[in-house]
Amino acid sequence: MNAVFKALADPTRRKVLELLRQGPMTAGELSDRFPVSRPTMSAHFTILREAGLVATHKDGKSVVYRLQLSVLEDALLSFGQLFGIGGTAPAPREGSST
Amino acid sequence: MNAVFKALADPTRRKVLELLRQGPMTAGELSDRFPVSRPTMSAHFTILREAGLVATHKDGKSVVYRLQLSVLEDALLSFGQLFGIGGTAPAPREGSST
DNA sequence: ATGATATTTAGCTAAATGTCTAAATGAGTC
DNA sequence: GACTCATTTAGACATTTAGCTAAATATCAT
Repeated sequence: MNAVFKALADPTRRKVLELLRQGPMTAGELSDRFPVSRPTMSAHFTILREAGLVATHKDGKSVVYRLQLSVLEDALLSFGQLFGIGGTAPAPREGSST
Repeated sequence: MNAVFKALADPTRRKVLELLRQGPMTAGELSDRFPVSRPTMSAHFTILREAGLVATHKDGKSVVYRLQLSVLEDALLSFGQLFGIGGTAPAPREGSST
């Protein structure tokens, strides 16, 4: 949980998550959307990955990043619930098991 | 919004907000719950106040901190809504606003 | 005015963070 | 194998952060 909030503290990383919401993207595609170097973006990706907010797989030469929505959801909802925020109607989100 | 997420990145500060959920407390009462010095706590309070997450008033010798639930709520819900998380049921909230 | 209590400000250190360039690694292609 | 493209690692640097102690400020009581 701490790692998630640490990861969310940086605007670049929050933006990465937003972009990924529309579907998986390669490291390069993501990097092209930001005014910082690729190594810098790579460091941000590492932090997001270690927080569990994104997952990766290789596709040929590229590394594809994909949003782990359930992790973001868990963190936001469970923290919010400590304050009675939003917890009443848990969204029946995209295909998880159950 | 960035200030709110920055403020939430530290576990001490998140815990302060949780304690404040049960009602207003003085700086000293809050500090007594944490294993760090009062000046350090004071710095955390400043960050929370600048993010708008807490408000203060003086009461005699003491400074009373109170949670600004609506600010936390706005940040969490509006960020969550970018991802379709939880946002469908808008806060049916209790008392204190503004 | 003095003294006691509560909190913040000042000044410092050590560690973490975000950024860069240059070099290394991995994966296809010729 | 050698080349090229995509990404990450290494190393350096500046800034920010969280923590401390000591001192300043503010309020109340005597």
